[in-house]
Amino acid sequence: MAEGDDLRQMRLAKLEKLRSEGIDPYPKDYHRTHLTAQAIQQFDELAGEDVRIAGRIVSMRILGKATFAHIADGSGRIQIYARKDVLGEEQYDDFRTLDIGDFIGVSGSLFRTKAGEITIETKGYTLLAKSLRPLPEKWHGLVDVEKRYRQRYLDLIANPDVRKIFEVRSAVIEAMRTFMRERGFIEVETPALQPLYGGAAARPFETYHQALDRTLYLRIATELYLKRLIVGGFEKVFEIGKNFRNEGISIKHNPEFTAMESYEAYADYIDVMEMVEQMMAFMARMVFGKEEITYKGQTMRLTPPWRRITMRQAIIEATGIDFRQYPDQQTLSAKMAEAGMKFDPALSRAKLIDHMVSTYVEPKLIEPTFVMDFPVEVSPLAKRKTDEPDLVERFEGYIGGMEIANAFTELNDPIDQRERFVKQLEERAAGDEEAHVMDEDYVIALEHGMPPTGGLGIGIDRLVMVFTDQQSIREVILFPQLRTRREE
RNA sequence: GGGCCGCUAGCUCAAUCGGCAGAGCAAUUGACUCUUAAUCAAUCGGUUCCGAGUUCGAGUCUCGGGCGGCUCACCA
Repeated sequence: MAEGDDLRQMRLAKLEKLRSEGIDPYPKDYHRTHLTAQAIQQFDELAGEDVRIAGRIVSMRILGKATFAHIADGSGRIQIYARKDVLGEEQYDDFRTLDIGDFIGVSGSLFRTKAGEITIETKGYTLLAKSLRPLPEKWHGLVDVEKRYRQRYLDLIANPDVRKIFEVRSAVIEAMRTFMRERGFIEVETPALQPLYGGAAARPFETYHQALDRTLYLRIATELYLKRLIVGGFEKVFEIGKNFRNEGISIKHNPEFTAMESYEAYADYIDVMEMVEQMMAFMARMVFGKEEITYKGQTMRLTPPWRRITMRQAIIEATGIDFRQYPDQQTLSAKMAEAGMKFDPALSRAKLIDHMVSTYVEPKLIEPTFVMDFPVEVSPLAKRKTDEPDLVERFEGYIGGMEIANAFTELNDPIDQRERFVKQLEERAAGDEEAHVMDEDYVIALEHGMPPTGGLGIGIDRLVMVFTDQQSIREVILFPQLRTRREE
């Protein structure tokens, strides 16, 4: 039998003993008067007064007839001090049988120890929940990455920094909501289960609805539904929610991820750009109190205006290649090969350009930067530039080399939109599994008329990575997707 | 999916060239009424991820499998 089981057996025995003594090891509630952090903060007013706190025993030092322990709650931790001559022999002996990991409620008065630590002199305590399994080790905490993700609760108990990441994540999302609401956007919810998926280039998860006897897809984006709302007369909408993409898992990809998408009537991508830089600065201010963040050791100011560069110019700067001089796939791929670049020669011209951006441009975009004007082929939902119809009015926003925003002037010409879908279908037939499918229902919506609209998508997980200085998306998702262990 | 690396006590980690599988913390017992990585003494705790193989002998070498990390491809 493993040690863990031994320990569990011993604690189960303690549990039974408590029950036999008429003590409920899992009582219903306990009314506390203070959080541990409040008790410490308000020590000057509370010294000598009785307080009631509750939390988990995280350390214990038994010195014969006196015992010190630390109790942790959501706000922090506080030391408690229990003495035999205060509690009485019976209660004190019971106290000594408590285990690290147990939840207790403690009442007593606040004082300061010789070492200067604010402490509760325990006058009474109540067991609130018995623990049966040991907590991670106190010195090194929990470092086994797999265990940290699979049993995130242990990670949160053992590693305060991890807890902090998720507090920041919550604050970032709240700041984003506040920003959007203050700008007059209303928050909406659109279907996650969709009869047709669209709004991004990705493979979907498929599922099946029994009663309707039909295949449904988990959404890969909220885009097409949100734009139907613009058709319907809402002029500023946004949605924060999960998207699902049936693709590989990596340091930057989780199969389900959170995105914020917004659409604003009578705005174009330049307006959206202005909004994004305002939003980022606002969020940093709300979360950190300044318009600055540190990522990978570099401190960056998010204060508007951000650097703006066209994709064409960015590629010229990074590689010396001006794709406009190579108007077809053959000439461009020949030039790229000549420059010694490695790439899949079967890629279309647009995807070659995309390849150069992600390989040579993105890693250099440390300072907040907008890359503008993308090839029309990789942007089937964006409006063409009037003077350069092979490009669209689209930008991506980068911080620290990480793409955090994607936006464009929305294509509201239903004729052009239908043609773009047809083009996507051709690419799909040619083997591109991520090309869009035809969404007739969406085109019909556009045919009823959609005002000029600026749209935006922000990957919240990646944004939180930048805001919390994390290199892996798994560190900002509480329960990242992992392979399930095969049962023996 | 490909490549590289990892998996040893509940946790964090050792183990020389292939030669008795160890430490700290946790746990158990005892001492101890201001400790805080409490201290002191003693004790318990192992399918070395799983399965084969080579060998007198495998944590260590070989093969297969599982899980994880990084990386490449794809994507946000």
